[in-house]
Amino acid sequence: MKQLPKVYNPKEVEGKWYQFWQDKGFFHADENDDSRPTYSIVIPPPNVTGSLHMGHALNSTLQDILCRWKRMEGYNVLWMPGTDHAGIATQTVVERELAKEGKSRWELGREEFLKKVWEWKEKYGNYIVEQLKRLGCSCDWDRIRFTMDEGFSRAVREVFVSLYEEGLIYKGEYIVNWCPRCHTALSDLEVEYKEEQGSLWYIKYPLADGSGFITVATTRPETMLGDTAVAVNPNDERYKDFVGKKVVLPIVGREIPVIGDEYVDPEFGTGALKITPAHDPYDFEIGKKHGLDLVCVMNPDGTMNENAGKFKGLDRYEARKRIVEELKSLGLLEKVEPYTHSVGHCYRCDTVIEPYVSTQWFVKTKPLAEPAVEAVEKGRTRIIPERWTKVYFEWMRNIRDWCISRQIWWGHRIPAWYCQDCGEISVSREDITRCLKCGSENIKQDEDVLDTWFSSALWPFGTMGWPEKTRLLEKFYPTSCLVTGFDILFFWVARMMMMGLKFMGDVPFYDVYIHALVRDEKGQKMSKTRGNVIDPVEMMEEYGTDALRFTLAILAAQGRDIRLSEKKIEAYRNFVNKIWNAARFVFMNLDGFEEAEIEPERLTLADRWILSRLNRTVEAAGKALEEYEFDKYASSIYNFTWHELCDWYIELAKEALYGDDKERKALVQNILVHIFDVLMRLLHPVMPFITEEIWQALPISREADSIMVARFPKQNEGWFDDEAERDMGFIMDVTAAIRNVKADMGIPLTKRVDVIAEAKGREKELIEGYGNYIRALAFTDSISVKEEVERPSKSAVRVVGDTSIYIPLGDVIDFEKEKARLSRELSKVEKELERVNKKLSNRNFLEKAPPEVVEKEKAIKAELEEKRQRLIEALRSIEE
RNA sequence: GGGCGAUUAGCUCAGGGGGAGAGCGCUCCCCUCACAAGGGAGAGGUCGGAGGUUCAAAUCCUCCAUCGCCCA
Repeated sequence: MKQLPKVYNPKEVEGKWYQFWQDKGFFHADENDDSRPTYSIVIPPPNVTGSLHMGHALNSTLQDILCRWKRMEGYNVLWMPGTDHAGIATQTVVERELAKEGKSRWELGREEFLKKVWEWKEKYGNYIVEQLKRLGCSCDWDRIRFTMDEGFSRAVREVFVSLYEEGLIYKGEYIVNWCPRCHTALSDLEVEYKEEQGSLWYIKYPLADGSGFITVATTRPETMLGDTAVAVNPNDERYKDFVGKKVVLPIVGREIPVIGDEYVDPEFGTGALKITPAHDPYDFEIGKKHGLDLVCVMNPDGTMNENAGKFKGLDRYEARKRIVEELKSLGLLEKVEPYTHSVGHCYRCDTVIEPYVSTQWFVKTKPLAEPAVEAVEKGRTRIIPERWTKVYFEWMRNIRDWCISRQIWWGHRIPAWYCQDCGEISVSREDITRCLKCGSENIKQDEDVLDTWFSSALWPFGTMGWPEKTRLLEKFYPTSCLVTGFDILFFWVARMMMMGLKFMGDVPFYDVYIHALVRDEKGQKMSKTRGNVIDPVEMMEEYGTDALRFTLAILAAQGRDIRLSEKKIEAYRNFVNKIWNAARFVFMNLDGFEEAEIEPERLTLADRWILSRLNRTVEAAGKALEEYEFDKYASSIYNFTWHELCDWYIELAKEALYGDDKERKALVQNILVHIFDVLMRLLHPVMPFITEEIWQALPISREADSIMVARFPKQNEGWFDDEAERDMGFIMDVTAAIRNVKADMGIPLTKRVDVIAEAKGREKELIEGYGNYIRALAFTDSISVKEEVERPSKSAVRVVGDTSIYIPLGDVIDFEKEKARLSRELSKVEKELERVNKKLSNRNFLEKAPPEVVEKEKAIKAELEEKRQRLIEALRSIEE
């Protein structure tokens, strides 16, 4: 019989089996196999710049659990892997590299720069893929995709052009979120608002006719240089007469009108608002409405431009300082108040966003959002946990047009060409050299690239070969499930919904499982700057991959963030070790093993009990997986393995395994092997490595070469055994009571003691019938059972159910301790009785509560009274 | 300002109308022939507060408090 080494060595085992699975092609989905139902997941493509962090580890573990589980259930599983080109993020990384050599992308030029980025991608882009393999992910690596690969780019083109042709993509001059550092426009989603302590400056604008001032309040005095109006609420009594007059813009000297607009909140500041259409989104709207000029005073890098006059070239914050100083010296600064407001920051580099007027490309989202809302309303796509549907609806119903052009180089270049001769914009699926209208060769392609999320939105079908009508699409689209974090619900999930419905005519996925964020043990987000990052690769190195995966799974309760600490991983590493040692025990006791059917009629109580418990575990674990309750799936297996199999059954099995009864021994061997067979299968989705290692060593006939393609366990109704569970429960309670006496009296557990039990009926039969269990588990000597016993002197007493357990201890007994123990128990019982009696004496309860509940309370009462009686007797005999 | 979530043992969290649970930590005992990364036994909670519904509330409803998140 193959024996297992004393210590489980994850490193050896993991590499070996992952290689085996890959060599056997088990990860590969077969698009030509029509014999099995399909199951598909597309991975949320990690950024090529990335290295595996705990969020990826969680996300990927959950997906792998689902995929491995479904594969074992007989599905044709496709887990589509890939990476995202991550425009801004990747470009930033490469620019930083260049900066180390003292170069900028502008010096290199577009083409050279892109070459560098591709080089970088080839060199480092696979890093995270290797880490996913290390984590055991069973992705179909033969099909790995990249959002900038050729086929995918074709999909992006196709989508862009058809949306343009339909009028759902348009170009226009609008105010957008601009990151002065990244030097690009951003979508509304890519701006993170943070509360910041700022100031509210009150500035006096003199009326042109010299009749006084209007005071405006602003948080951004530097933009005053671009003011083209002052607005007041037309219903505001204070300012009614000012509407139509002109004010002179301080410092600049330009005359601008005072306009009336309902939008102005009379309560805010002074009730008069400076209007800077080029630098504030609301002002932009007002400006459009009133036909105001746009005066842009800044450069794309956040410095002031020529319109700022003498402030030209200054950084926006320096300009702010200078302008405030100047206003002060002019006597036009009325006052400054501290003011907390929320300020937009770039989600990539945290620079303060500048609202900026520029010409950009947009997607008209309303027509796309409607079907996406409907699909969820009708349950075509289900979001789990359910509460996220509300968030999804909220956003989708208030969706705004999506700015998709980015002024960077790394990404899908916008397929639009401008004719220098006739001014036509040609948008084309193929690269063109001539204007589509006038045929001129004097054309230039748009410099901008698309938002990375524009391409990610196509991920579920773009990866499967769209726009070709592929076999893969036909079989695996819509995908079965998407597993992702709530942080990209809008960025990604919502947009995939829109694009999937638009271009595939169906939802991209049936289920969306939204998992938690992984935080540190104090509940803080993990970040490099905080220095609280737990590196998954380090953890795999230290504790093994299975331990890390199991930890993440058991902590993945729906609707709550995960607080991870190394200690928790260590604790579940111990569980992995426990499994290993339990398996070792089995292998050490398999001499002469012959595989045989387990015949129900030959089973003992313990056998029936453990098989029933195993079945309940199979049932609970399976049900949990169906409902994406990964924590319950993991914990049900944990509890069974540790606290039923190891704590009780294996201990009891020793009698048979070490004994002379060959038939009994053979049966127990078969039960243990069976349990391990089932348990390893059950555990495999979350602990792929150790389960394969143990399962392969089991001396059983198998239906598959690998546990990963073996059948997932189903509960067998025939093995459920309520009676066995009840009876075994009683034996376990008796055992615990005896152990408790020993612990209380300072007697080593293994020191044998005699037991005299006063019991009747079923309990008497059980003690008589299963004294051997008690002997083995509680280290007793003789056990005698009678209906009535004379209490032996100098003995401890415990009451279990209706049974009194006496343990004669001679002089070892500590009567004080014994008394204290019994009194404590008595008062507990009395408290309980009080509660039950109160209930049972309540007429309303007797009349209105369901009869079975009343019966149950009555039974509890009877039991408690019996126990109380026995405790009182025990106490009395001590006092004698 | 609108919305969502959380509040249960020292810590981390399950539970979700009818006898308060787990893991970790803590205390005591034990290197017993699978496992000290282990075994045995314990201590520890008026389930955030106040109302309400109900025969019955940790659980359902309302309000409040504190913390967190999303959106404006």
